[in-house]
Amino acid sequence: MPELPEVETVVRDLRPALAGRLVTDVEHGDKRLRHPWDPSWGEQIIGRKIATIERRAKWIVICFSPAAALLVHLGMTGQLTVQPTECSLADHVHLRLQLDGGVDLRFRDIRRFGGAEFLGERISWEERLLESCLGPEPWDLSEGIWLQKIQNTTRPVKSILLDQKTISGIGNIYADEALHKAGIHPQTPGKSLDKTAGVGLLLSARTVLEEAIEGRGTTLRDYVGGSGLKGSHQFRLAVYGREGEPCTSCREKVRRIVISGRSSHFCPICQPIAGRKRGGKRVIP
DNA sequence: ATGCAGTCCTGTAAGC
DNA sequence: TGCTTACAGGACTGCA
Repeated sequence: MPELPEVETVVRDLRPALAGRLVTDVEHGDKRLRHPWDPSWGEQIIGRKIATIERRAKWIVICFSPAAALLVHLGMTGQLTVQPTECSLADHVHLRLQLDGGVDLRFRDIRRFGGAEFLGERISWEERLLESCLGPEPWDLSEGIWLQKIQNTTRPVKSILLDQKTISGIGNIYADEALHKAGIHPQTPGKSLDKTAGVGLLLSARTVLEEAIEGRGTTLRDYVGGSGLKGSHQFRLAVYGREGEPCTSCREKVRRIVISGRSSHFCPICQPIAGRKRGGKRVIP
């Protein structure tokens, strides 16, 4: 399930493979994705060159010349890869951009939670994402504004981390990992976090995402980078998907509960319920 | 205004 | 063996 680190890996892989290439043909399947595909978009994309590939939170932005952009969201199972044009199409490929040089950019998405939206000259991709109220990424969110946001609500802190309007780029895996690193129970109400805990959580989120980017993201099932390679960060997860296994810090069994319909993994020793603070985590080599 | 539950979707795995 | 059921969750909608 691609979150910010996985999307960043895809974008880093795609850049050298796509920059400067001319789009010679566009094909779209008939299955409905997150955004319905306007039949006129293909014709509008053909003849443009790919200028740059950007990333904003979990969105991939393919910027064309002359100016226009294709916004892509990978959803749960989306894959955006570059392949030789002659390669046979896999199942669930919904969008195919044929490029000069004999390569394709293909969007494949089994569960179809992802999708692509073409933006012409009318609106820039920055404006489009601003319009959808996408919040800042953890590095661009000031400690002051973050504290103000979390201390103003009783929502469980896990839900706040997943709220893309408040802080963007974090999904279920890295929310659990950030809370574990910060030693905060996922059900803690936002307003119960003091300044130290709140700032600690923001810093933990940044660190967890940075480490995952270094590991080319987390591959649990479907995720692959832009070159088709899997990530490696799944081997470094402390709590996510490890229910019943020992905590990497204290060996207590990792628990799983459901918060706003999402699995939440945590260590009951390292992440006590709000109010009770511990010292540093016990680290067992 | 806020926060929660329901919805979409399909492959996988567990249970009978 | 073959069927049914539960589960995974990002982002959106609708309701309380």
